[in-house]
Amino acid sequence: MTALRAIRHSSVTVVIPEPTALRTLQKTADSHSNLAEAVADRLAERILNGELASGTRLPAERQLCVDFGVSRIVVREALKALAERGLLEIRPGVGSFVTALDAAVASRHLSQYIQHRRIEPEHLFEIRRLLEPAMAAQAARNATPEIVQAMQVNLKLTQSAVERLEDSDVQIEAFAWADLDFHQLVATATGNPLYETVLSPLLDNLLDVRRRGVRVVGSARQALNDHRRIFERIAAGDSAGARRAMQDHIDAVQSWAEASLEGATEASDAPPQTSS
Amino acid sequence: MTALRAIRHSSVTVVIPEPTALRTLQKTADSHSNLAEAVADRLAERILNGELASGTRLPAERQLCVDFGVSRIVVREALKALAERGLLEIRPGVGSFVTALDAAVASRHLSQYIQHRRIEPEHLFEIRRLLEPAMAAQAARNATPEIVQAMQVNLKLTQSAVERLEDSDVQIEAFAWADLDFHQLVATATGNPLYETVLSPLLDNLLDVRRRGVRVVGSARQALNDHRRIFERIAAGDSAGARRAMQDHIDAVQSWAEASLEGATEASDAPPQTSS
DNA sequence: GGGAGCGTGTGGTCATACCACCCGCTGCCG
DNA sequence: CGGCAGCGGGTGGTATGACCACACGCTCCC
Repeated sequence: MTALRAIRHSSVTVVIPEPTALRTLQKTADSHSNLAEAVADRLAERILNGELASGTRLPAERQLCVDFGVSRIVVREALKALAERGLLEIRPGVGSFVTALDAAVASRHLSQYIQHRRIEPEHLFEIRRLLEPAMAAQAARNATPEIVQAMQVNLKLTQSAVERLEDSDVQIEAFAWADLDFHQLVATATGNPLYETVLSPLLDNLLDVRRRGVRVVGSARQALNDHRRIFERIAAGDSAGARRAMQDHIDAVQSWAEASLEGATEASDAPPQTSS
Repeated sequence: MTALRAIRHSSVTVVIPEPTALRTLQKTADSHSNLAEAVADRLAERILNGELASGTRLPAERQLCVDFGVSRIVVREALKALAERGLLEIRPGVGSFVTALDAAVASRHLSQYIQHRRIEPEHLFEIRRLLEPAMAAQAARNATPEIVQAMQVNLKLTQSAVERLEDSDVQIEAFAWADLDFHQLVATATGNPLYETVLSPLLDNLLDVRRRGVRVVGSARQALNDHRRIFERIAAGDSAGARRAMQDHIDAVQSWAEASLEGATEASDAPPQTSS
């Protein structure tokens, strides 16, 4: 019964002071129709304004119940909603932890939406052709040493994946991810975080394309070379050169993608099945 | 197969045949750790592949329980998750209804993310200047009569809002929305659905800017004129002209935005908190 | 000293009950 | 005869209390 047992633990834990007045507040100030949403918003606010830093562990569900003065159902739905938003991660048997917001998670829904709409590859490349060369050009102007280093690391990873492509499908996967990562890094290098944000949902829909491209056309090595050329121009601060290099790369990728699609014209009944 | 009990009811309702084997399936085929997610995925799949059309009403929660062979908790969490994804709308006391996927809802999380990151207006306009003129140019090439008509309607709405701006804040709101809608329509007019998708989360973060712009700088009438000019070029199929018109418009908007920001230097209540 | 085992805490699930609300039906009343 | 008040069943929203499976730390035995 000594509930006040000191909360040891290495991981950061927090106290959520709450005078149980939530149920009352809802009627007065809050505009939400249901409690769960209200609780979720309360927590979201504290997470977003930094009060609950990333990595922090939330109180247990049963504790949050008494903190907010609501039932566990409500708390669970609130946590679930926040997890869905990418604000926290729920680890069964352990607890709920605040996660760092990142563009990839935030754009998950949008990615799914794009995927569902079954965008024509042509449309995808059209917008990439508009965005990415411009991004590369700006990256050449603004890239920081840290980003340059990150890109070097990425190129090394890509290379090792390319060299062992025949070993297993795992390497194909590694290559596809590293490939997309490179483009994401270029976006980051621009210094304008919105580029990252905008590009992310688009790239998410390219994983399949890359996988097929590698398998059917064997374009991995060529892609690595393209990336290297882009990287060099960016690292050298050659804006125009970076733009051109990226343009050429995207043209090449598109032609590979088209080739790989032609090579796989059958299997239209159930090709995807990309459950992870 | 006896579960095929016909469901009456006037409103569109569906039967969810399910041999209660979900709990078993989870152990075998499904990779999900929790039932709610499994149920959500089952439903999401049926919604996304069109089996459950938009507007359809799902069986009651208590019915879904027996359909899936799980408790109401699980069903509720699944529905809640789907609602969060924008796949359905839960109306208390009535039921859950499948909603049409739309880019705006799908990009909600991304919009929130952008908002939280407190993007510099400069960054926002940088990417708009890259995207929107190109979009306008393509819209001039691809606009369908329907879109042209929709844009005309939009311009009328904008005009009526502009003429009554002094009447109330409601009109300011109406103008701001119509303004953003116009830009969205240009994206739609390109014929490439990805433009809409990409632009949507960006525009969401412009509402405040527009509101301030109208109040502080009184730029509404000028914006309307700009929009008219852009519309004319698009309707005339003048690609280069549309691009130029949009370019000018965005330049103007940016200068208004900067002016309105200078005029409102109060903003000391919420310190930046920009993590990078 | 190290590994097996136990105990406690956590999220995951269940069953049941009650509430507030929406809506269609019914029947009273004008 | 027509309109509207009232009732009742259905629906989602919430509360409770009870288990379960699992993770983790601690202890105890080898």
